[in-house]
Amino acid sequence: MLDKTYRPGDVEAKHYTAWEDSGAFAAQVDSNAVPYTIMMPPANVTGSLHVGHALTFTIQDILIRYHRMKGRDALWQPGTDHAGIATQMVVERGLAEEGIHRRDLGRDAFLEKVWEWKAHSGGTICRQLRRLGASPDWPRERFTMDEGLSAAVRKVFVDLYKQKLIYRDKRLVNWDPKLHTAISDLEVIQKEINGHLWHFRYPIEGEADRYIVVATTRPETMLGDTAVAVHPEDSRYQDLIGKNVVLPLVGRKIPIVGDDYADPETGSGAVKITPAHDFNDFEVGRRHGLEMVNIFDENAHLNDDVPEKYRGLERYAARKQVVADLEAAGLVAAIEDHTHMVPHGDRSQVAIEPWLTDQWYVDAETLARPAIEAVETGRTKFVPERWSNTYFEWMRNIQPWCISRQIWWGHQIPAWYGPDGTCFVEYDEAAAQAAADAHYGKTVELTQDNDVLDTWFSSALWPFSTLGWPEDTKELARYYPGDVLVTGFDIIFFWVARMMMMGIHFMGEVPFKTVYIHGLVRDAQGQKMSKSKGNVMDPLEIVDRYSCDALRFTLAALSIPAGQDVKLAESRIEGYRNFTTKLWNAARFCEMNGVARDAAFDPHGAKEPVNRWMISATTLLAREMDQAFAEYRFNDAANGLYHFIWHSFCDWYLEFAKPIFAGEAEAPKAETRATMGWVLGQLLHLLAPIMPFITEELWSQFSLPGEGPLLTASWPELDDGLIDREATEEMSWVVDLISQVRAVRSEMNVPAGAQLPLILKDASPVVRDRAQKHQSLIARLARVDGLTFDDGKPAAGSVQALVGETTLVLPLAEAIDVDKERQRLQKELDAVAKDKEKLTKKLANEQFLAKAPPAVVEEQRSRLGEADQRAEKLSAALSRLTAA
RNA sequence: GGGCGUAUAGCUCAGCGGGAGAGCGCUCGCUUCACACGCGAGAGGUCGUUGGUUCAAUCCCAGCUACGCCCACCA
Repeated sequence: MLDKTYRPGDVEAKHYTAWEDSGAFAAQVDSNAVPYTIMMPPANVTGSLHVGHALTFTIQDILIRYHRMKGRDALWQPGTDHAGIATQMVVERGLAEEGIHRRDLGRDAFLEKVWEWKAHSGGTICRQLRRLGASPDWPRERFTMDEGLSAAVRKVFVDLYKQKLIYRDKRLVNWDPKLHTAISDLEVIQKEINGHLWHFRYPIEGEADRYIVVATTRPETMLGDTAVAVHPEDSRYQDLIGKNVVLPLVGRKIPIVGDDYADPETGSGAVKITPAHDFNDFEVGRRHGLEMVNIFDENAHLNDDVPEKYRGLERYAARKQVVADLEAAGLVAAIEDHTHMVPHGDRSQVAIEPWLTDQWYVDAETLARPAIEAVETGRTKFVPERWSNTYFEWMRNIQPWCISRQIWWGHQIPAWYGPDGTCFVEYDEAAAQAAADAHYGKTVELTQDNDVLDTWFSSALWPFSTLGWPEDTKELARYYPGDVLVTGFDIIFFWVARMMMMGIHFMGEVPFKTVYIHGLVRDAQGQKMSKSKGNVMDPLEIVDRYSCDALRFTLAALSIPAGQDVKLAESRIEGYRNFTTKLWNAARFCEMNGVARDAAFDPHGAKEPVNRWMISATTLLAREMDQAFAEYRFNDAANGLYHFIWHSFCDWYLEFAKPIFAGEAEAPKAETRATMGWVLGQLLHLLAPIMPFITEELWSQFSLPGEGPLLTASWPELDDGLIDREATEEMSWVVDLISQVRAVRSEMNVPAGAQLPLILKDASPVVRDRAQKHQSLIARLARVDGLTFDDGKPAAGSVQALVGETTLVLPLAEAIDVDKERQRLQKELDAVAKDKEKLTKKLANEQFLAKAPPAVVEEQRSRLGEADQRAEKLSAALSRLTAA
């Protein structure tokens, strides 16, 4: 017996445990089934579940559950990412509370702390994922710093190094002065800052009272200037090119060079050049062989290469001092307010400093070439397609990828240095030692590179490292490449592009055939959710309040194929919670009326139109689901199910069944019960990928012995023989009739309980037959007692309406408001007349007749015919009304 | 500076070269024996703007306006 109300909390826990314990989430490596693979984006170990995760994992779980039911060997590979900087920051913060700095512990002891932290607080997200109903192959869970995955990282590094696709270089990097590490271009975010533009006068050497004016947003960097650039053809400065200026405050003589970089239109046309602290200036410096004066230490404090009074100053303090000193010297020409973009570290949120250091780089340009080609040729497709443009744009302009980080938590770079600095890049220390010994001809002491790799380096290998690469495993052969990667657009560059590069390079094939890009989840007003705005919705709270199924269904219903952002409104979730209740009660209705699934029931053999109609509609719904899932149209799938279950199944079919079950109708109860059981069973299957819990619970009540859980059930494959146009047309007519009667009753304020007689005028034999056959259904649903046929003039006080070619006449017991009735009919007539006019005009247009497809012309003709008929009948009804 | 997206009912959004849709909200009526998280009936839109293509445009194309996002080294 089903409880009166659905209790999602108990049900969710019960079924999830049963599913997981049964091992049914597991991929079947040895089966004959065609594999279906989704690589779960490894969540940060530091993370906890937010609604963005809920969206992406729900979509993946829907796809996995659907394909599992379709008979595919589904592998959903779960895992977590070590999230280098993020995790290190979390642990450092914890240590700071105890007054400890990681330096105090030393590298090994610190890393031990991180592993300890990971053991007890890491991976929260995987536990939370279970509350979402996610069904990945948990025993295959991987971590990017597992032994196996670390081995993959070392092999990739060594191979790329030997192929000269990884190299070490000294160049400007984005230096984070707070975290004391280099970061990649992608980890830099631009922030608009209200600052100033300072115009300084630099004295020309040997020419008293002659100056060149340069402007800067960063006065402190002038201490590192090693040139002033002007455009080579700038007429104002022709005589100055080749001369020197005396750098104020420093006294260094620096050249004035001609370089295209200087834009004559901007400012004075002259620009100061600080090659060690600006990416553009670095290039100018290279072109002119300029000196690089590095003026900062790792904290972005001034170092000893600046005049003594500035040494040790923090960069913004130095800025003030430099400006003050230049002002005192009368060298400030102007100060303007100036808004500009300043690069910041995405983790530390401090302004990054271009800084000259040795770092490791991946030759991304070379790796990108085949990855671009793979998308161009369609071996990997983006859905929606437009995201491939974003991918191309970035990949075609890709810069060397800085992969070394000056932190401790991560994969330490497999490079060892000999006493003279010779670098040995090898798979492990023993190999490096052997190489070094051979190189030096004796045993030497090696020191490993201190740096670790960018977290995304290991994530890039995820599609094959998790399957056992570089070992030649069965999994690798079977599940690579994956079918679809599901993710948000925000990590196309960070992750998708890099998986493409690494996958193609090391596996010889793309890592996934489709990339489905969904939107970001925002609040109901479209605002980004953030703690500071206080508009964050916790998915687990939603699950507690509305049920997991309601959340999943909402996310599916909001996932439109165009991949727009998802605005999550609580009212929507509430509505879909109501939907689960509706389904629950429908199932209770079935149970109360002796509806059961019957293994012997063959839907092809159903006789009653009402049953054949529902079987047909269910078949069409199943087709619709297949199409929706194939095209990643989750909203269509959700809306189709919602509308069918609520409106077709509950509003009409269950209502039609009431008189049948009550014995008022001729239709056999047995066939209707069996059909209803069959339909309910199909619906539970179709709904299961999106709403796994309530469907499993209901299935446990309606499944037959030996059928097993819905989780592993087979997806409905319904043949064309079940589609029944005749029954559909017949029942649609009955539905229309009932709707018309209800509308008239409502508009004429007929008391809800009152029974009315119904007369059909001008009914064809077919219509008469239908009306008689379904009399009891009409009686019950439209509250009609007594159906007669009479083509004569309706009695006074009758109300009329149209259903197809037939006029309904409802004699009302009390005197009707004739004016009101006239208005009602006139309104309808006006609408029809308007329609008629449009169609007539169209059909009178020779161009239309000549050029439009015949089918369209025919359709318009038949519509005009119908409109004519309706207009005629309505006019007749109106004149009868006036006459009476 | 480049690129992308969006503009349809009060709100949130689907849709589509030939008859304007959903959910929520709103109005009216219902203790109808599965469900008030419900049932029934309604009201409500010149589909942002201007032009073009077409027999036909809410839909395709171009411009404009507004909003949002991404990328970018301009002093």
